[in-house]
Amino acid sequence: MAKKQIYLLDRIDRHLLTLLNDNSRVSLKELAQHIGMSAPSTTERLRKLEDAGVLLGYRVEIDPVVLGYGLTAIVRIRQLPGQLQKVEALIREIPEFIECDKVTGEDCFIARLLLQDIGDLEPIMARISEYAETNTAIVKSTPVKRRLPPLHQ
Amino acid sequence: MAKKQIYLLDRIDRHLLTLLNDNSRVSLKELAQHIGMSAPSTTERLRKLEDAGVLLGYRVEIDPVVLGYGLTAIVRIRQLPGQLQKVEALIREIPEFIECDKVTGEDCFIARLLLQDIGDLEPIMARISEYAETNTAIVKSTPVKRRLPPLHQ
DNA sequence: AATGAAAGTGTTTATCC
DNA sequence: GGATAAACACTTTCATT
Repeated sequence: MAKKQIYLLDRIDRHLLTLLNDNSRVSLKELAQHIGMSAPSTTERLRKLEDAGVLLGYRVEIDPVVLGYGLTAIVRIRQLPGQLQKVEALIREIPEFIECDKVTGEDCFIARLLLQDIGDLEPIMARISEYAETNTAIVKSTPVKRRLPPLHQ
Repeated sequence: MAKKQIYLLDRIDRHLLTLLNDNSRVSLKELAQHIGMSAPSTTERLRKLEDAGVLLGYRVEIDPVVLGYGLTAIVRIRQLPGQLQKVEALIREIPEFIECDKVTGEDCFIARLLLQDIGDLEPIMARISEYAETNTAIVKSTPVKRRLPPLHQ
């Protein structure tokens, strides 16, 4: 399998992606004005970034706290022998797990968990603990909120 | 300080947020058609979700791999005595750290790090290691990509 | 809180450079 | 790869329920 081709961004691509990450519902006209191009050229730039797979999609950022999820936890999970599939399926099924990575090292999964309050931790973790050892850290603050990858020249 | 008021979503709010998270550049007309309302009512719904702080913004999803970041690492960081500010500042300054949470427990920070290849790990971690003990796990796969919080009734 | 219709504005297509 | 201009489509405002 050939290595995936890297897409080289120019100054305008970087500007476009940054503007869209500030507000992806911005109008094409406004985008075009900011980058100093015509609207059709701006459309064409976006199409290329999408076709190349750089721009995977346009999402929303939602505040979990306003929806009642006052706590975020980061859970490290090491499944018991033979339980990898079961643990992975559980994490997928429990919607409070909003992200999960499988990693190298002694932990096998690292997952991000939303909780309404600390009382919700135990019932959720009890479901996992049948099949895995876990380590839970509660998020106190977030010095760096999810940001874009570095967009080099 | 009073507890932040929780915003109760109805069926239409949940539908709107889901549609926007699939494609936040969708037109108001299309949004309105999907939820079975007029365009002005849809605008008003969005405005309320924004004003209530549920909808924090409209972002893009970018594929780091296509930009050359073939590796993701999750780094746990425990600063040496008196070095908390320095460690936090370093993580903020290094753009390859795309997210960082401060957590309870023996680790102090958990951060997500993008790397072009494994050779880039050492120079970045060397900068941190002057001020902290670290533990790095390489992401092998992502069973759950970042998804929306559960949107209950 | 929502609608329909008109006025205002933005987007797309076609053509050219 | 980008620009202009005309045709087309969408969004916002307003009056109404």
